[in-house]
Amino acid sequence: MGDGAAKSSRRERSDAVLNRERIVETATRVFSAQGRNAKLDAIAREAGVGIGTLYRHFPTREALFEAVYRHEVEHLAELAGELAQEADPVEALRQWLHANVRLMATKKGMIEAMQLVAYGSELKAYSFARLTGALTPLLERGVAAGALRADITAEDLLRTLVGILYAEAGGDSSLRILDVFVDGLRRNSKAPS
Amino acid sequence: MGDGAAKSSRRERSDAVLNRERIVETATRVFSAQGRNAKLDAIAREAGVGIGTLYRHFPTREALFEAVYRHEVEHLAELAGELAQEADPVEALRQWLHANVRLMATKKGMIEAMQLVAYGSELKAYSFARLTGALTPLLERGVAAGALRADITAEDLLRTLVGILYAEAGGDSSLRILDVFVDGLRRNSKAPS
DNA sequence: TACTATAACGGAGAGACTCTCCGTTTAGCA
DNA sequence: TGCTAAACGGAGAGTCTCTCCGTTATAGTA
Repeated sequence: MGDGAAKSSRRERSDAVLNRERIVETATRVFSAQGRNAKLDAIAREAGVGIGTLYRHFPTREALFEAVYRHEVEHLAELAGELAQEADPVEALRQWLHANVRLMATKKGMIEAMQLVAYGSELKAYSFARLTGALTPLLERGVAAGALRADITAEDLLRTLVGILYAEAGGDSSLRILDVFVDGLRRNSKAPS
Repeated sequence: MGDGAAKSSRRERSDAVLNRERIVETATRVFSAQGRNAKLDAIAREAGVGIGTLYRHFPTREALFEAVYRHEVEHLAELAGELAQEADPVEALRQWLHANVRLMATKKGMIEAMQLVAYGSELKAYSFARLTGALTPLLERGVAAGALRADITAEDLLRTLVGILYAEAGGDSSLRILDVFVDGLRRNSKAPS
């Protein structure tokens, strides 16, 4: 799971690190805009590196997808961490969920690329675990504050989110549905079962 | 949505129909085995047609995916129809659900191809409607016979199925989970809520 | 700072795959 | 049986992928 290599003795060269980051960032942008078939040499050019460099870091197109995917997951996990500072815990949760929707909406072309890497891979399990881990504190804070019901786990929430995103795939309706769902999570909502 | 064209006056040529069918069948097999990157000229060769013929019928790789997809959906819908003859309605339902799992398991390589066409397209809505329509009689028969609870719709069932397939993606565990679910659908199961 | 060993860079070019174009063939109709 | 529109096939041009290796830059050392 580690990215930066420490193959033998010498420290990894700084330009290598820089180039890898540049490539991933550029790839994120380009795939979002043009979809999974974006030309790799165009990405290399736009990132200001040679095509050889791109291929050394990411031997296959899929490897590049995967890097981009991890990057996005990391981003969402960090966001969850930041939102834990937010005053209102329910609002924090809502914002995080919305951020997920927005990510999907903004990066339309990326979804098709994502689905491919994610399918059946170890990566899917990893991302799920990573996001679950990031989400749990957010939930627990709400529960501790008495603002959220206690019988919903991060797993449940994440699965629901995926379901909504999958079914809807864009449009504000996802946001509305999520808001309804969040309202349902409030402790003072109608008692279930 | 129509496949066979009736562009102007003359009837569609029989060899055209035959070739189109042959191509879709071959493509189904090849994509299943080799995944979405299978070479199109190999498919043409194996189907016994020229590459030009393949491209006339399916101008893009995606068009071919889509044809294969519709083909599979049709297959499942027909199967539901046949199973409506089955004596035990609950068993019929169970068999249909299992057929879905088996389809996914057998055609591993196809799933990645499918996901691509399905995403956000009119096709997704169409398949959902088609399968819902095919599934509803199966359910209603069970309800009418007093063997199935009445508060689950075909939509609910299909969504659950998709969820299970998505989360698991192969292995017997999907089958086991489905069986549990089907047991839950029986009228004589523990009363809910 | 200067030097050396080594890792990373860049891009030309070979190879693979896609897709079009058009001369040839064939099915439908009278 | 002959005519015509439609379909066929595949050569070849164009595009994209990916490797290979001479060149360049960095980390470590004296």
